[in-house]
Amino acid sequence: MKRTTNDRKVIQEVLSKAQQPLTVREIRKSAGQSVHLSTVYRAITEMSSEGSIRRVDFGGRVPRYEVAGEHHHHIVCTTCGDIEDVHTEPRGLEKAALVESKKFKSVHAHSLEFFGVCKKCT
Amino acid sequence: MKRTTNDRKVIQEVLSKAQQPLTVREIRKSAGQSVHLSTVYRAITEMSSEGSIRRVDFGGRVPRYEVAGEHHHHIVCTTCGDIEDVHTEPRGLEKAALVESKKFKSVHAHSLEFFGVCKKCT
DNA sequence: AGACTAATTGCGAATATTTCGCAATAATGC
DNA sequence: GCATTATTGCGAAATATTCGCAATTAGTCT
Repeated sequence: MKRTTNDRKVIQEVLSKAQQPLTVREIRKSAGQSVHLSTVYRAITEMSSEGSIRRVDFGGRVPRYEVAGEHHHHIVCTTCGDIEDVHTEPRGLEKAALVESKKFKSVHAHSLEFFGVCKKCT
Repeated sequence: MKRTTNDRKVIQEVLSKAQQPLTVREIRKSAGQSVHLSTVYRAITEMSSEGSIRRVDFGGRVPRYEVAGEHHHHIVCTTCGDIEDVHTEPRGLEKAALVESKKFKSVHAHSLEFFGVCKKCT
């Protein structure tokens, strides 16, 4: 059965306290060197498939992860990389896509990310 | 000055004829072994920065590229990976995000991808 | 056409990211 | 405490991407 190990607690804690989605390397760094990189990879793989965390892609070379709380999106500063959550949710978004589609019979998820310049980056 | 080489013509052609965004490996495969992988990487890097092609992320491990024609989104089948373009465009999307944001002063782009099940995958 | 210049390519090595196998460790049930 | 077995550490693949440099070649000028 699934076990509550110290490493996983630490990793979950790191993700919970994070102000924005983290890369595997960042998670490992925050968790401390005592947590092996492989352990982080295995942990996020499990947590992802069990749904407790979500993977986010911003077009960077590496994916980021965040605790899967309320559904939301992000705005990423293309200058400094800072990230802010946004909850803007166009009504009927997925339905509209499905109506237009000719090849799909269902749409069950979507990802929406914005790119802009934050106030700190003049 | 920028040169029109054979390799680049081939790569552009491959992307133009593609029915869906391709990975670097797929581009290379279609272009033929005579085109070195480094050349593909360099070509897509240039084309991306000059804006003739766009990078697309579907949550897979590798990014995909498509010719940067009319702005649009995609629906990806989570079962077979098939991809269809969709042009659904919620009105005032970026503006809405900016209004809600506290940290950003401008939003100049967004990515929107849908995930579902296509009709072929019962 | 021939020569020249600089952009581009091929190649191999260097990085970086992620996955895997396996022995050692440790969490849970009794 | 003991047994069972999930989990971890570790190093070795596998995969993806970048880089330096010498060789090639497109574009320009004569």
